[in-house]
Amino acid sequence: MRDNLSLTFNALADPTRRAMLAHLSQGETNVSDLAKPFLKKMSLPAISKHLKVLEDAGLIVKTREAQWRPCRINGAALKDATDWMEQYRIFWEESFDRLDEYLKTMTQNKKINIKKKGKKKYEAKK
Amino acid sequence: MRDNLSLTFNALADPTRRAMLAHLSQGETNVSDLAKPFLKKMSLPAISKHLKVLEDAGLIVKTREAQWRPCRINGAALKDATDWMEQYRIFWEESFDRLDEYLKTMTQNKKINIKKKGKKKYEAKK
DNA sequence: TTTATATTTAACCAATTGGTTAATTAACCA
DNA sequence: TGGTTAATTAACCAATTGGTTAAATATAAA
Repeated sequence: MRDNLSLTFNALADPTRRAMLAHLSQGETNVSDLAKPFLKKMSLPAISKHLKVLEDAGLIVKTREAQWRPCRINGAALKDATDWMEQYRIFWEESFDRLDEYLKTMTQNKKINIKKKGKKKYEAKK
Repeated sequence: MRDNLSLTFNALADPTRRAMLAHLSQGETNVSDLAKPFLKKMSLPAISKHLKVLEDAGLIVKTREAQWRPCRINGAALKDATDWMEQYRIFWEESFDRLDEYLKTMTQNKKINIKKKGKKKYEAKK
């Protein structure tokens, strides 16, 4: 799973990491501050690993200030993921009629295609 | 990873599965048709597992037609994921000035907060 | 120099993932 | 019935993930 989009979606596929992003949406914070809500559930090294996943995905940027590591959200990765999803917008918006029309023009109608191509030993009875 | 959002993002975190969704965005198709572009790379059972991940995440719906299993995209799950991302839109849109203003009003300014709360044995020299 | 705080790294482990091949199920046709 | 196509399930395996505890690193304070 090496491509950026996969790294981003994978990073988002964990409630702890999404909660960290939610926390960071309130502004920059350091690691131990981010960790606080989770320390009953998991250790600091576990937190550190989650942050690394977010950082490797480009979802956050970690900087240095004395012994602290302030983190902040990096919007670009989230934008890329959202842009990818936008191409499917028609599947949850618009009317069903329009979706149907869209799918028909997309493929010149698959069923006609199958009938024309032949080599159909089996066909759904229906 | 049991919540819906995690299932959805996890399903999207794989290029094979995203390619399958892209194929399905052209219209309903059965499993072997979906599998065709990947059969040089992996076996049919592998495809079957990927489709199960997509199905469990609610991203696709699989139906029955004779011995075939036509699949189609289910928009709802994608909408939920997109809706979640929308809350971060300000991090990649708008001006930096507006983001800065947003973060300041979000937290009444964290740095002032730290100074007031005290118990600061250590402080970044800066 | 020693001590304290903040964070990461190392080493380890159990569970999950993503693939395999072989067997099985389901539906249809001759 | 027996044969063919479509797809899933079973059993297995190596690599990855997500956690642990203990040790190490970085910076500042006393």
